[in-house]
Amino acid sequence: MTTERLRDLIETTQGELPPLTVALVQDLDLPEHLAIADVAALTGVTAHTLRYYERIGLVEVPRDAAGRRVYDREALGRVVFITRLRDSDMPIAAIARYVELVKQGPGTEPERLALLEAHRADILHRLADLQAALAVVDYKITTYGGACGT
Amino acid sequence: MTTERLRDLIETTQGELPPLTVALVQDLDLPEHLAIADVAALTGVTAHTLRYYERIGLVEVPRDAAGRRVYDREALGRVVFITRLRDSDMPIAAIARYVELVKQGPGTEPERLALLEAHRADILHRLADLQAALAVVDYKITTYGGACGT
DNA sequence: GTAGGACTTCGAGCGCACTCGAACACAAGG
DNA sequence: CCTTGTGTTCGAGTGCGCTCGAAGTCCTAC
Repeated sequence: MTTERLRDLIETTQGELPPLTVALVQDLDLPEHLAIADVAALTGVTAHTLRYYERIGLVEVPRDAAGRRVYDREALGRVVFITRLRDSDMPIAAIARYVELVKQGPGTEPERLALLEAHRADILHRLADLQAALAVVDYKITTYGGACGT
Repeated sequence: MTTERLRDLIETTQGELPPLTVALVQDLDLPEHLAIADVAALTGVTAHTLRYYERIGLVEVPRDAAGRRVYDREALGRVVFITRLRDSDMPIAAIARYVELVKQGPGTEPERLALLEAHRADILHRLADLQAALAVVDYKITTYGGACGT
């Protein structure tokens, strides 16, 4: 049963799962076939949300004879990729667009690149916002409980 | 009319308004009394949203004889403070809690500080997420249009 | 053979943060 | 005086990203 091997894997790498990277997924000697619960445990994305992602076309997941989802390496990689983008607030619609372009195959690279670069700009903007907010919060913390309108 | 002076001010500082800081608001020789449209123009927050913020208790705004909102320096500073926190994704509920504590006056400093430090931790977490996403996006951009599951 | 648990689909519901529209009030300029 | 513009309140609507529950299927262990 794949779940057991996974449990072990999660135990041994305990606490270290959040920084699960796309590359890591490739290297890690994970079982080739994962049940939805395993993917949920690995990625921190709920099974409900994983089904939702599939429903809206972000990822295609093969099934076994009984119709159950079987996540292979590719599907898992895709899920991790999606969560990284979501962590940076990339809208679902943009991710869907990107995935759509990949599905269309070659020739769509320019638009993919444009999408990524637009998102890269967004990320840089968000980083600046966060730095600014951090400065404000730090200032408040050092002046300790001052009025909030200053 | 205050709006005219403001228009000038916005014109002269054109393009430079987004980085409007809390401190800047103090220094800038802004009119002491601003109409809601002026605050909207200065902060980039819509009048609708400004009214919403007041409705839910994030900011108190004095009125003129006719019942119109008159933003003084304090109210403006508060709005800017709020937008900084919102830019860093601090939930409205947390901001409301903080504002509530300030309104309650002295003795609430410890909880205010705790709130700020919790939010500071959130910001650092978000920064890390963004850096991770940036790495993924940059990798994709350099490898230019590769599959999205890798 | 039967109880339990993990899975399936489907559609509806939720929480957040706005966002909007309707209907009305008032102030200043021509 | 009348129009135009800017404001007011109120309550309802929107969009996003999940999140949940119901009802059913299927494998596994006892």
